[in-house]
Amino acid sequence: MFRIPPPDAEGKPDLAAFEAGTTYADHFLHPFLQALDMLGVRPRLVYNHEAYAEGRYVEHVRTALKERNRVREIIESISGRELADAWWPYSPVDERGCMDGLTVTGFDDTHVHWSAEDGRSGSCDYTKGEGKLPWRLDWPAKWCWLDVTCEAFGKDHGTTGGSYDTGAELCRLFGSEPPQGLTYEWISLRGQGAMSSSAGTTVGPIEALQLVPPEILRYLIASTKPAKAIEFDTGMGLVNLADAYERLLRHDLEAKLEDEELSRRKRVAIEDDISATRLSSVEERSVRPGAVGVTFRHLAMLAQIRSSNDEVWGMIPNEGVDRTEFDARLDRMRHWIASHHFPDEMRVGIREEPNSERLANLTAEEENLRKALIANFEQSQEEGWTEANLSANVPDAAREVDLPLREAYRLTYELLLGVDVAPKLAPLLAAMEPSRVLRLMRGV
RNA sequence: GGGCCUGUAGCUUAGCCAGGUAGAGCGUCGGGCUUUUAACCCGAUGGUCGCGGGUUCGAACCCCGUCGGGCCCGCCA
Repeated sequence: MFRIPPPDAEGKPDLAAFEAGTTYADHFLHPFLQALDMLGVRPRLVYNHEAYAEGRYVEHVRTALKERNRVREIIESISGRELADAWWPYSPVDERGCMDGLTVTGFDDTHVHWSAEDGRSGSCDYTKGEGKLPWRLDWPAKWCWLDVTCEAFGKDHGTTGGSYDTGAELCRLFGSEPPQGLTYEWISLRGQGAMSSSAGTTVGPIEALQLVPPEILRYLIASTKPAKAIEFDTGMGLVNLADAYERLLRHDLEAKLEDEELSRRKRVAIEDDISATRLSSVEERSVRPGAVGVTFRHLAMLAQIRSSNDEVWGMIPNEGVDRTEFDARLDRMRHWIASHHFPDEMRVGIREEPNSERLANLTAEEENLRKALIANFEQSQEEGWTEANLSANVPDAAREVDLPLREAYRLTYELLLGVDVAPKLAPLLAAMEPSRVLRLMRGV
Protein backbone atom coordinates (compact mmCIF):
# COMPACT_ATOMS: atom_id res chain seq x y z
CA MET A 1 0.00 0.00 0.00
CA PHE A 2 3.04 2.22 0.34
CA ARG A 3 3.85 1.54 -3.31
CA ILE A 4 0.59 2.52 -4.92
CA PRO A 5 -1.07 5.90 -5.50
CA PRO A 6 -3.85 7.26 -3.29
CA PRO A 7 -7.42 7.42 -4.56
CA ASP A 8 -8.78 10.78 -5.71
CA ALA A 9 -12.26 12.12 -5.03
CA GLU A 10 -13.74 9.68 -7.54
CA GLY A 11 -11.81 6.72 -6.18
CA LYS A 12 -9.43 6.61 -9.12
CA PRO A 13 -5.63 6.55 -8.70
CA ASP A 14 -4.38 10.07 -8.04
CA LEU A 15 -1.05 10.06 -9.86
CA ALA A 16 -0.29 13.72 -9.23
CA ALA A 17 -0.54 13.26 -5.46
CA PHE A 18 1.56 10.10 -5.72
CA GLU A 19 4.30 12.02 -7.58
CA ALA A 20 4.24 14.50 -4.72
CA GLY A 21 4.93 11.69 -2.27
CA THR A 22 1.53 10.68 -0.91
CA THR A 23 0.79 6.97 -1.04
CA TYR A 24 -2.37 4.93 -0.76
CA ALA A 25 -1.39 4.08 2.80
CA ASP A 26 -0.78 7.74 3.74
CA HIS A 27 -4.17 8.65 2.39
CA PHE A 28 -5.95 6.45 4.92
CA LEU A 29 -3.40 6.59 7.70
CA HIS A 30 -3.25 10.36 7.97
CA PRO A 31 -6.81 11.08 9.21
CA PHE A 32 -6.55 8.11 11.55
CA LEU A 33 -3.35 9.45 13.11
CA GLN A 34 -4.88 12.90 13.29
CA ALA A 35 -7.82 11.50 15.27
CA LEU A 36 -5.46 9.66 17.61
CA ASP A 37 -3.52 12.85 18.21
CA MET A 38 -6.67 14.75 19.13
CA LEU A 39 -7.54 11.98 21.55
CA GLY A 40 -4.13 12.28 23.20
CA VAL A 41 -2.91 8.94 21.90
CA ARG A 42 0.79 9.18 21.01
CA PRO A 43 1.70 5.91 19.32
CA ARG A 44 5.08 4.64 18.22
CA LEU A 45 4.60 3.67 14.60
CA VAL A 46 6.15 0.63 13.00
CA TYR A 47 5.77 0.48 9.25
CA ASN A 48 5.34 -3.06 8.10
CA HIS A 49 6.91 -2.57 4.68
CA GLU A 50 10.02 -1.21 6.38
CA ALA A 51 10.07 -4.07 8.85
CA TYR A 52 10.05 -6.57 5.99
CA ALA A 53 12.78 -4.67 4.17
CA GLU A 54 14.88 -4.59 7.36
CA GLY A 55 14.58 -8.34 7.70
CA ARG A 56 12.55 -8.40 10.92
CA TYR A 57 10.47 -11.26 9.59
CA VAL A 58 13.25 -13.42 8.13
CA GLU A 59 13.23 -16.05 10.88
CA HIS A 60 9.47 -16.32 10.85
CA VAL A 61 9.30 -16.62 7.09
CA ARG A 62 11.97 -19.31 7.15
CA THR A 63 10.18 -21.24 9.89
CA ALA A 64 6.85 -20.96 8.08
CA LEU A 65 8.40 -22.24 4.82
CA LYS A 66 10.17 -25.15 6.52
CA GLU A 67 7.15 -26.02 8.62
CA ARG A 68 4.70 -25.50 5.78
CA ASN A 69 2.74 -28.66 6.58
CA ARG A 70 2.53 -27.88 10.28
CA VAL A 71 1.33 -24.33 9.48
CA ARG A 72 -1.29 -25.73 7.13
CA GLU A 73 -2.41 -28.21 9.78
CA ILE A 74 -2.77 -25.45 12.40
CA ILE A 75 -4.86 -23.22 10.16
CA GLU A 76 -7.02 -26.06 8.86
CA SER A 77 -7.69 -27.66 12.23
CA ILE A 78 -8.34 -24.44 14.16
CA SER A 79 -10.21 -22.41 11.58
CA GLY A 80 -11.92 -25.41 10.04
CA ARG A 81 -11.26 -24.29 6.51
CA GLU A 82 -9.35 -26.19 3.86
CA LEU A 83 -6.36 -24.69 2.13
CA ALA A 84 -5.62 -25.32 -1.52
CA ASP A 85 -2.89 -27.85 -2.35
CA ALA A 86 -0.82 -25.07 -3.88
CA TRP A 87 -1.05 -22.95 -0.69
CA TRP A 88 2.19 -21.61 0.73
CA PRO A 89 2.68 -19.54 3.86
CA TYR A 90 4.29 -16.76 1.85
CA SER A 91 3.15 -14.26 -0.77
CA PRO A 92 5.92 -13.39 -3.22
CA VAL A 93 5.93 -10.17 -5.19
CA ASP A 94 7.03 -10.11 -8.81
CA GLU A 95 9.30 -7.59 -10.51
CA ARG A 96 6.27 -5.44 -11.33
CA GLY A 97 5.22 -5.28 -7.68
CA CYS A 98 2.31 -7.59 -8.21
CA MET A 99 1.21 -10.39 -5.84
CA ASP A 100 -1.64 -11.80 -7.92
CA GLY A 101 -1.44 -15.04 -9.85
CA LEU A 102 1.92 -16.18 -8.51
CA THR A 103 2.43 -19.82 -7.50
CA VAL A 104 5.26 -20.76 -5.16
CA THR A 105 7.37 -23.58 -6.53
CA GLY A 106 10.04 -23.87 -3.83
CA PHE A 107 12.38 -22.03 -1.52
CA ASP A 108 15.89 -21.95 -0.12
CA ASP A 109 17.64 -20.13 2.72
CA THR A 110 17.07 -16.68 1.29
CA HIS A 111 14.70 -16.93 -1.69
CA VAL A 112 11.21 -18.10 -2.59
CA HIS A 113 10.79 -19.33 -6.17
CA TRP A 114 7.59 -18.76 -8.08
CA SER A 115 5.93 -19.14 -11.44
CA ALA A 116 3.18 -17.04 -12.94
CA GLU A 117 0.09 -17.97 -14.91
CA ASP A 118 1.53 -16.37 -18.03
CA GLY A 119 4.63 -18.56 -17.86
CA ARG A 120 7.01 -16.12 -16.24
CA SER A 121 9.00 -17.31 -13.26
CA GLY A 122 11.37 -15.81 -10.75
CA SER A 123 12.67 -15.71 -7.22
CA CYS A 124 12.33 -13.16 -4.53
CA ASP A 125 14.68 -12.50 -1.66
CA TYR A 126 12.65 -12.73 1.51
CA THR A 127 15.50 -11.32 3.60
CA LYS A 128 14.96 -8.06 1.72
CA GLY A 129 11.21 -8.00 1.93
CA GLU A 130 10.43 -8.93 -1.66
CA GLY A 131 7.19 -10.47 -0.51
CA LYS A 132 5.31 -10.97 2.72
CA LEU A 133 3.59 -13.39 5.02
CA PRO A 134 -0.16 -13.83 4.55
CA TRP A 135 -2.14 -11.94 7.18
CA ARG A 136 -2.81 -14.96 9.38
CA LEU A 137 0.93 -15.47 9.78
CA ASP A 138 2.00 -11.85 9.54
CA TRP A 139 0.05 -10.98 12.69
CA PRO A 140 1.58 -13.61 15.04
CA ALA A 141 5.05 -13.01 13.55
CA LYS A 142 4.60 -9.38 14.52
CA TRP A 143 3.69 -10.38 18.10
CA CYS A 144 6.97 -12.28 18.27
CA TRP A 145 9.46 -9.73 17.09
CA LEU A 146 7.70 -6.83 18.81
CA ASP A 147 7.27 -8.79 22.08
CA VAL A 148 3.58 -7.97 22.23
CA THR A 149 2.07 -8.83 25.61
CA CYS A 150 -1.52 -7.68 25.06
CA GLU A 151 -3.38 -7.38 21.81
CA ALA A 152 -6.86 -5.90 21.49
CA PHE A 153 -8.81 -6.66 18.35
CA GLY A 154 -12.29 -6.28 16.89
CA LYS A 155 -14.81 -9.04 17.29
CA ASP A 156 -14.21 -10.19 13.72
CA HIS A 157 -10.86 -11.58 14.88
CA GLY A 158 -12.02 -12.84 18.23
CA THR A 159 -14.32 -15.63 17.18
CA THR A 160 -13.34 -19.27 17.78
CA GLY A 161 -11.17 -20.35 14.90
CA GLY A 162 -10.59 -16.73 13.94
CA SER A 163 -7.27 -15.12 13.24
CA TYR A 164 -6.42 -14.68 16.93
CA ASP A 165 -6.92 -18.40 17.58
CA THR A 166 -4.79 -19.53 14.67
CA GLY A 167 -2.34 -16.74 15.42
CA ALA A 168 -1.85 -17.90 19.00
CA GLU A 169 -0.82 -21.38 17.86
CA LEU A 170 1.38 -20.02 15.07
CA CYS A 171 3.02 -17.70 17.58
CA ARG A 172 4.04 -20.77 19.59
CA LEU A 173 5.38 -22.36 16.43
CA PHE A 174 7.54 -19.25 15.99
CA GLY A 175 8.77 -19.79 19.53
CA SER A 176 6.89 -17.19 21.60
CA GLU A 177 3.94 -17.16 23.96
CA PRO A 178 0.98 -15.38 22.36
CA PRO A 179 -0.16 -12.07 23.88
CA GLN A 180 -3.20 -11.75 26.09
CA GLY A 181 -6.11 -11.24 23.72
CA LEU A 182 -8.94 -8.79 24.21
CA THR A 183 -11.95 -8.81 21.93
CA TYR A 184 -13.93 -5.63 21.58
CA GLU A 185 -17.22 -4.86 19.90
CA TRP A 186 -17.51 -2.20 17.26
CA ILE A 187 -18.49 1.38 17.61
CA SER A 188 -21.05 2.69 15.21
CA LEU A 189 -22.34 6.15 14.55
CA ARG A 190 -26.07 6.08 15.06
CA GLY A 191 -27.79 5.93 11.72
CA GLN A 192 -24.50 5.42 9.93
CA GLY A 193 -21.95 2.68 9.45
CA ALA A 194 -19.23 1.32 11.68
CA MET A 195 -16.32 3.42 12.88
CA SER A 196 -13.48 1.15 12.04
CA SER A 197 -9.77 1.59 11.56
CA SER A 198 -9.55 -1.15 8.95
CA ALA A 199 -12.93 -1.20 7.24
CA GLY A 200 -12.08 1.80 5.10
CA THR A 201 -13.01 5.28 6.15
CA THR A 202 -11.73 6.98 9.25
CA VAL A 203 -14.31 9.68 8.68
CA GLY A 204 -16.23 8.43 11.70
CA PRO A 205 -13.81 9.36 14.49
CA ILE A 206 -12.77 12.59 12.74
CA GLU A 207 -16.35 13.63 12.29
CA ALA A 208 -17.08 12.75 15.91
CA LEU A 209 -14.16 14.85 17.13
CA GLN A 210 -15.52 17.87 15.30
CA LEU A 211 -18.54 17.69 17.58
CA VAL A 212 -17.31 16.23 20.84
CA PRO A 213 -14.58 17.15 23.29
CA PRO A 214 -12.02 14.35 23.07
CA GLU A 215 -12.29 13.50 26.76
CA ILE A 216 -15.98 12.79 26.34
CA LEU A 217 -15.32 10.49 23.42
CA ARG A 218 -12.72 8.74 25.57
CA TYR A 219 -15.23 8.54 28.41
CA LEU A 220 -17.73 6.87 26.09
CA ILE A 221 -15.23 4.11 25.44
CA ALA A 222 -13.73 3.95 28.93
CA SER A 223 -17.12 3.55 30.58
CA THR A 224 -18.32 0.70 28.37
CA LYS A 225 -17.29 -2.94 28.61
CA PRO A 226 -15.26 -3.91 25.54
CA ALA A 227 -17.66 -6.68 24.50
CA LYS A 228 -20.60 -4.31 24.43
CA ALA A 229 -21.46 -2.63 21.15
CA ILE A 230 -21.42 1.16 21.33
CA GLU A 231 -23.88 3.11 19.29
CA PHE A 232 -22.59 6.64 19.32
CA ASP A 233 -25.53 8.98 19.49
CA THR A 234 -24.67 12.44 18.18
CA GLY A 235 -27.99 13.91 19.30
CA MET A 236 -29.51 14.00 22.78
CA GLY A 237 -27.37 11.01 23.80
CA LEU A 238 -24.32 13.21 23.54
CA VAL A 239 -25.74 15.75 25.96
CA ASN A 240 -26.56 13.00 28.43
CA LEU A 241 -23.11 11.50 28.04
CA ALA A 242 -21.45 14.85 28.67
CA ASP A 243 -23.70 15.43 31.68
CA ALA A 244 -22.79 12.07 33.16
CA TYR A 245 -19.09 12.72 32.64
CA GLU A 246 -19.15 16.22 34.09
CA ARG A 247 -21.20 15.05 37.06
CA LEU A 248 -18.56 12.44 37.84
CA LEU A 249 -15.82 15.05 37.72
CA ARG A 250 -17.61 17.27 40.20
CA HIS A 251 -17.63 14.56 42.84
CA ASP A 252 -14.61 13.74 44.92
CA LEU A 253 -14.58 10.02 44.20
CA GLU A 254 -11.45 9.29 46.22
CA ALA A 255 -13.04 10.80 49.31
CA LYS A 256 -16.15 8.68 48.83
CA LEU A 257 -13.96 5.61 48.80
CA GLU A 258 -12.79 6.33 52.34
CA ASP A 259 -16.22 5.58 53.73
CA GLU A 260 -15.80 2.34 55.70
CA GLU A 261 -19.50 1.58 55.55
CA LEU A 262 -19.47 1.03 51.79
CA SER A 263 -20.70 -2.29 50.48
CA ARG A 264 -18.29 -4.16 48.26
CA ARG A 265 -20.59 -3.57 45.32
CA LYS A 266 -20.63 0.19 45.83
CA ARG A 267 -16.89 0.29 46.34
CA VAL A 268 -16.29 -1.47 43.03
CA ALA A 269 -18.69 0.92 41.30
CA ILE A 270 -16.76 3.93 42.61
CA GLU A 271 -13.45 2.36 41.62
CA ASP A 272 -14.82 1.84 38.13
CA ASP A 273 -15.84 5.50 37.97
CA ILE A 274 -12.36 6.54 39.06
CA SER A 275 -10.82 4.38 36.34
CA ALA A 276 -13.21 5.73 33.72
CA THR A 277 -12.48 9.37 34.57
CA ARG A 278 -8.74 8.71 34.70
CA LEU A 279 -8.79 6.99 31.31
CA SER A 280 -10.91 9.79 29.88
CA SER A 281 -8.30 12.44 30.50
CA VAL A 282 -6.55 13.37 27.30
CA GLU A 283 -3.45 14.70 29.00
CA GLU A 284 -1.74 13.89 32.23
CA ARG A 285 -2.61 16.88 34.34
CA SER A 286 -2.99 17.91 37.93
CA VAL A 287 -6.19 19.82 37.28
CA ARG A 288 -9.18 17.63 36.69
CA PRO A 289 -10.08 17.30 33.04
CA GLY A 290 -13.06 19.30 31.93
CA ALA A 291 -12.30 22.15 34.30
CA VAL A 292 -13.13 24.72 31.65
CA GLY A 293 -15.60 26.92 33.47
CA VAL A 294 -18.72 25.79 31.70
CA THR A 295 -20.62 22.57 31.20
CA PHE A 296 -21.30 21.09 27.81
CA ARG A 297 -25.01 21.66 28.27
CA HIS A 298 -24.67 25.27 29.29
CA LEU A 299 -22.24 26.01 26.50
CA ALA A 300 -24.78 24.66 24.02
CA MET A 301 -27.15 27.41 25.15
CA LEU A 302 -24.57 30.20 25.31
CA ALA A 303 -23.34 29.38 21.83
CA GLN A 304 -26.87 29.81 20.54
CA ILE A 305 -27.59 33.19 22.09
CA ARG A 306 -24.18 34.80 21.47
CA SER A 307 -22.39 34.70 18.14
CA SER A 308 -19.13 36.19 19.35
CA ASN A 309 -16.63 34.03 21.21
CA ASP A 310 -15.52 37.03 23.27
CA GLU A 311 -19.02 37.57 24.59
CA VAL A 312 -19.44 33.93 25.57
CA TRP A 313 -16.03 34.05 27.23
CA GLY A 314 -17.23 36.99 29.29
CA MET A 315 -20.31 35.09 30.43
CA ILE A 316 -18.53 32.24 32.20
CA PRO A 317 -16.32 32.09 35.27
CA ASN A 318 -13.14 31.97 33.21
CA GLU A 319 -10.47 32.36 35.84
CA GLY A 320 -7.73 29.82 35.26
CA VAL A 321 -9.35 28.58 32.07
CA ASP A 322 -7.20 28.20 29.00
CA ARG A 323 -8.60 30.50 26.32
CA THR A 324 -7.33 28.42 23.43
CA GLU A 325 -8.93 25.30 24.81
CA PHE A 326 -12.12 27.21 25.47
CA ASP A 327 -12.27 28.53 21.92
CA ALA A 328 -11.70 25.05 20.55
CA ARG A 329 -14.59 23.84 22.69
CA LEU A 330 -16.86 26.63 21.60
CA ASP A 331 -16.01 26.17 17.94
CA ARG A 332 -16.81 22.49 18.18
CA MET A 333 -20.09 23.36 19.84
CA ARG A 334 -20.99 25.82 17.08
CA HIS A 335 -20.12 23.18 14.51
CA TRP A 336 -22.41 20.72 16.25
CA ILE A 337 -25.26 23.22 16.54
CA ALA A 338 -24.97 24.01 12.84
CA SER A 339 -25.08 20.32 11.95
CA HIS A 340 -28.09 18.09 11.51
CA HIS A 341 -26.95 16.12 14.57
CA PHE A 342 -27.98 18.82 17.03
CA PRO A 343 -31.25 17.79 18.72
CA ASP A 344 -34.26 20.03 18.26
CA GLU A 345 -35.15 19.93 21.93
CA MET A 346 -31.87 21.68 22.69
CA ARG A 347 -32.56 24.53 20.31
CA VAL A 348 -33.49 27.74 22.03
CA GLY A 349 -36.51 28.98 20.15
CA ILE A 350 -38.32 32.22 20.92
CA ARG A 351 -42.00 32.28 19.98
CA GLU A 352 -42.99 34.22 16.89
CA GLU A 353 -46.54 34.78 18.06
CA PRO A 354 -47.99 35.05 21.58
CA ASN A 355 -49.06 31.80 23.24
CA SER A 356 -52.75 32.69 22.97
CA GLU A 357 -53.89 29.26 24.11
CA ARG A 358 -52.01 29.56 27.36
CA LEU A 359 -52.95 33.23 27.83
CA ALA A 360 -56.61 32.27 27.64
CA ASN A 361 -56.25 29.76 30.46
CA LEU A 362 -54.43 31.70 33.14
CA THR A 363 -55.50 31.29 36.74
CA ALA A 364 -56.09 34.44 38.76
CA GLU A 365 -52.67 34.09 40.38
CA GLU A 366 -50.99 33.59 37.05
CA GLU A 367 -52.74 36.63 35.67
CA ASN A 368 -51.43 38.68 38.58
CA LEU A 369 -47.97 37.39 37.95
CA ARG A 370 -48.24 38.28 34.27
CA LYS A 371 -49.22 41.85 35.12
CA ALA A 372 -46.40 42.19 37.62
CA LEU A 373 -43.95 40.84 35.08
CA ILE A 374 -45.09 43.26 32.41
CA ALA A 375 -44.61 46.14 34.83
CA ASN A 376 -41.12 44.92 35.70
CA PHE A 377 -40.16 44.48 32.07
CA GLU A 378 -41.39 47.96 31.23
CA GLN A 379 -39.27 49.33 34.02
CA SER A 380 -36.24 47.44 32.70
CA GLN A 381 -36.91 48.86 29.28
CA GLU A 382 -36.55 52.34 30.71
CA GLU A 383 -33.65 51.68 33.04
CA GLY A 384 -31.67 49.56 30.61
CA TRP A 385 -32.37 46.19 29.00
CA THR A 386 -29.39 44.43 30.54
CA GLU A 387 -28.93 41.04 32.08
CA ALA A 388 -28.25 42.61 35.48
CA ASN A 389 -31.46 44.64 35.43
CA LEU A 390 -33.54 41.79 34.06
CA SER A 391 -32.44 39.02 36.38
CA ALA A 392 -34.57 40.17 39.34
CA ASN A 393 -37.77 40.60 37.33
CA VAL A 394 -39.15 37.11 37.71
CA PRO A 395 -38.21 36.59 41.39
CA ASP A 396 -39.57 40.07 42.28
CA ALA A 397 -42.85 39.43 40.52
CA ALA A 398 -43.18 35.98 42.08
CA ARG A 399 -42.69 37.41 45.55
CA GLU A 400 -45.14 40.18 44.87
CA VAL A 401 -47.98 37.81 43.97
CA ASP A 402 -46.81 35.06 46.34
CA LEU A 403 -46.28 32.35 43.74
CA PRO A 404 -43.54 29.68 44.02
CA LEU A 405 -40.48 30.71 42.05
CA ARG A 406 -40.47 27.55 40.00
CA GLU A 407 -43.98 28.15 38.75
CA ALA A 408 -43.21 31.74 37.94
CA TYR A 409 -40.32 30.64 35.76
CA ARG A 410 -42.43 27.92 34.21
CA LEU A 411 -45.14 30.34 33.17
CA THR A 412 -42.65 32.83 31.79
CA TYR A 413 -41.06 30.12 29.68
CA GLU A 414 -44.42 29.00 28.40
CA LEU A 415 -45.33 32.48 27.29
CA LEU A 416 -42.00 33.36 25.72
CA LEU A 417 -40.75 30.03 24.41
CA GLY A 418 -43.65 27.62 24.44
CA VAL A 419 -41.81 25.09 26.58
CA ASP A 420 -41.79 24.87 30.37
CA VAL A 421 -38.14 24.11 31.00
CA ALA A 422 -35.29 26.11 29.54
CA PRO A 423 -31.88 27.57 30.30
CA LYS A 424 -31.28 30.50 32.59
CA LEU A 425 -33.68 33.24 31.61
CA ALA A 426 -31.86 36.53 32.12
CA PRO A 427 -29.20 36.14 29.41
CA LEU A 428 -31.91 34.98 27.07
CA LEU A 429 -34.05 38.03 27.77
CA ALA A 430 -31.09 40.35 27.41
CA ALA A 431 -30.49 38.96 23.94
CA MET A 432 -34.10 39.62 22.90
CA GLU A 433 -35.76 42.83 21.69
CA PRO A 434 -37.69 44.41 24.60
CA SER A 435 -40.69 45.07 22.37
CA ARG A 436 -40.83 41.43 21.40
CA VAL A 437 -40.77 40.28 25.03
CA LEU A 438 -43.55 42.69 25.93
CA ARG A 439 -45.64 41.72 22.93
CA LEU A 440 -45.41 38.03 23.85
CA MET A 441 -46.28 38.83 27.48
CA ARG A 442 -49.20 41.11 26.59
CA GLY A 443 -50.51 38.80 23.93
CA VAL A 444 -51.17 41.52 21.36
C1' G B 1 -24.15 -25.72 8.01
C1' G B 2 -20.43 -24.87 12.30
C1' G B 3 -18.90 -21.18 15.92
C1' C B 4 -18.27 -16.35 18.82
C1' C B 5 -20.42 -11.90 21.16
C1' U B 6 -24.87 -9.60 22.89
C1' G B 7 -30.29 -9.12 25.23
C1' U B 8 -31.21 -6.69 32.93
C1' A B 9 -36.21 -0.45 35.16
C1' G B 10 -39.12 4.35 30.18
C1' C B 11 -33.42 5.36 28.59
C1' U B 12 -27.94 4.21 29.41
C1' U B 13 -26.23 0.30 32.06
C1' A B 14 -23.33 -2.73 36.70
C1' G B 15 -23.53 -7.60 38.44
C1' C B 16 -22.38 -13.27 34.90
C1' C B 17 -15.82 -15.91 34.38
C1' A B 18 -15.29 -18.14 40.71
C1' G B 19 -24.38 -19.33 42.09
C1' G B 20 -26.26 -16.63 48.08
C1' U B 21 -31.81 -10.58 49.31
C1' A B 22 -31.15 -7.46 41.37
C1' G B 23 -27.44 -2.16 42.12
C1' A B 24 -26.39 2.77 39.82
C1' G B 25 -27.01 7.24 36.78
C1' C B 26 -30.66 9.65 33.78
C1' G B 27 -35.96 10.33 33.33
C1' U B 28 -40.57 10.68 36.07
C1' C B 29 -43.15 12.22 40.65
C1' G B 30 -42.89 14.88 45.49
C1' G B 31 -40.19 18.30 48.60
C1' G B 32 -36.23 21.98 49.43
C1' C B 33 -33.72 26.18 47.17
C1' U B 34 -36.13 35.02 48.58
C1' U B 35 -32.00 35.52 40.90
C1' U B 36 -32.05 29.05 37.17
C1' U B 37 -25.44 26.84 34.64
C1' A B 38 -31.73 22.83 31.52
C1' A B 39 -28.02 23.89 38.08
C1' C B 40 -27.84 22.00 43.18
C1' C B 41 -29.75 19.14 47.70
C1' C B 42 -33.34 15.48 49.97
C1' G B 43 -37.01 11.68 49.22
C1' A B 44 -40.05 8.43 46.34
C1' U B 45 -41.41 5.67 41.98
C1' G B 46 -39.92 2.02 38.68
C1' G B 47 -37.24 -4.72 36.93
C1' U B 48 -41.73 -11.73 34.48
C1' C B 49 -32.96 -10.17 34.49
C1' G B 50 -35.57 -11.98 25.96
C1' C B 51 -38.41 -16.79 26.38
C1' G B 52 -38.86 -22.28 27.84
C1' G B 53 -36.78 -26.33 30.33
C1' G B 54 -32.86 -28.58 33.54
C1' U B 55 -29.09 -28.87 37.70
C1' U B 56 -29.17 -26.96 42.82
C1' C B 57 -31.35 -25.97 49.50
C1' G B 58 -30.79 -21.61 46.31
C1' A B 59 -29.95 -19.41 39.21
C1' A B 60 -29.50 -12.73 36.08
C1' C B 61 -25.10 -16.02 36.86
C1' C B 62 -24.00 -23.04 35.44
C1' C B 63 -26.24 -26.72 31.46
C1' C B 64 -29.77 -27.70 27.20
C1' G B 65 -33.11 -25.54 23.85
C1' U B 66 -35.36 -21.30 21.58
C1' C B 67 -36.21 -16.10 19.75
C1' G B 68 -34.19 -11.10 18.54
C1' G B 69 -29.58 -8.08 17.27
C1' G B 70 -24.36 -8.23 15.51
C1' C B 71 -20.08 -10.95 13.74
C1' C B 72 -16.62 -14.92 11.95
C1' C B 73 -15.51 -19.37 9.02
C1' G B 74 -10.54 -14.99 2.37
C1' C B 75 -3.91 -16.96 -1.42
C1' C B 76 -7.72 -9.22 2.38
C1' A B 77 -5.05 -6.33 5.74
